[in-house]
Amino acid sequence: MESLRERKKQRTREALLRTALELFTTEGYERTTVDDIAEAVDVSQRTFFRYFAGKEEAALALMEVTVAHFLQSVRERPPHEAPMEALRQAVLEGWDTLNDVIEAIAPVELYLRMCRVVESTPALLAAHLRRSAEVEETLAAVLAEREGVDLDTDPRPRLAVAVFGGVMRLTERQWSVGEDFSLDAMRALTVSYLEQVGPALSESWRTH
Amino acid sequence: MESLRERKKQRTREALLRTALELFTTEGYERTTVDDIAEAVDVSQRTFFRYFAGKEEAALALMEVTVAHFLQSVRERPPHEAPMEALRQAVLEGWDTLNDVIEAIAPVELYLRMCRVVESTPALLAAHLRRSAEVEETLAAVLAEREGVDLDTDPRPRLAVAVFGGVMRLTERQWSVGEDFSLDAMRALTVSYLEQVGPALSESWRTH
DNA sequence: TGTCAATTGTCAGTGGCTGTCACTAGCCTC
DNA sequence: GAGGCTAGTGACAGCCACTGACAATTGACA
Repeated sequence: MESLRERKKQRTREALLRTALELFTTEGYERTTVDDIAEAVDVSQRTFFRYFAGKEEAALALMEVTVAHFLQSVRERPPHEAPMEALRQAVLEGWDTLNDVIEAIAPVELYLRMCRVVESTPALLAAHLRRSAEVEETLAAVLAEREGVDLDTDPRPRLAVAVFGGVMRLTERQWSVGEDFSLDAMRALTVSYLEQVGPALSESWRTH
Repeated sequence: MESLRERKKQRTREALLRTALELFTTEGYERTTVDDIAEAVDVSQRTFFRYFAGKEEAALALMEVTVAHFLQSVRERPPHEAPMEALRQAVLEGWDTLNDVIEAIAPVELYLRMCRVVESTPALLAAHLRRSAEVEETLAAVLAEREGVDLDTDPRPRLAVAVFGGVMRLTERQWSVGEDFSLDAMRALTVSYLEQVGPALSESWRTH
């Protein structure tokens, strides 16, 4: 059983996050000041920074949840799957179960809108890409362990993850600029792109 | 022939850039304030911001030159080369001729040191990755044109570039954390990684 | 030389973020 | 249930990146 203190803290954090996301998606990230958020929640600006390391962290909080969810999916993949297949299955399975995970925090619709904001806000996109790079490193370690190879001497884990990450980021981006913001559309794009990686690297694209 | 004004402006910009890079590499990016740079060059802080959109822009100025150099190399590749081969040749050729391009602005050694700073400074790394994403978009357009395919309907250009970009960023990173900071080492890594992409994506890595 | 325009300095202000310190409110013990 | 302890908070001061506005300076050019 949680203490009153814990619950209060939790409520403050949720209020801050929800308000922040709401403002970011309606007013825009840059046009929303931390003071705006704090004022709307009726706490001091200082308190905001006690819950979030910065404005960015609040904006990317939902992405962080999906990342954790995806990483978990990868770790749970049966060890007999080949590396790329495990990653592929993990994302696909991830999209299936993501709905519930997100909904526990905020409406999925808010998540989708926030994705677009991230993609269209330079500062947020930069932070997101940096975070993605960190995730790739983690992922490489997971693959290395799965396959029993040494991360320091064998470049294949990092290579596979770099390729995979590149394709996934392209997927994210294309999805966010498209018109269908459903998770289904995301899954369709994922499958389509992953299937086309091989052909795209082939000798020539010209259909002479 | 350039006017006195032009030359003065050029000199101011060079002084600001050189001083900034020097301070970034010796004192660290975050510990160097814009005021420090401006004071060292003996101009007002405001003037710094008239030459650079921000602290980051100064820090990434050399990277920007190499990016432009690389893009140029790609555009000059003979049209009969397959997409990935053109990219590959462009980087390799790029490393060969990069020395002269950089040296015209700052000592190559400063460039190398700055690369490490970028890789180890979160804010700079984020900005660098964002810029890389932009470059990939440009590159995709170049490839689409070369191959005569439509960027909007054919995902292959962006896919190829995403994969290539992923591998190149991995190369950059591994090079910057390694101990051999020569351009030769960079080229060797490039070749090695590009060669291993195929195998890394293969079914299994286990040498059962 | 005097006028025009580009470049710069100065100043004031905004916004993200941090350190400090006093205060309040939940918690725990006696 | 009174008192002490401590986590959480607000208030304030301050740093730094960055911007707008305006005045001062300096090269360009008639």
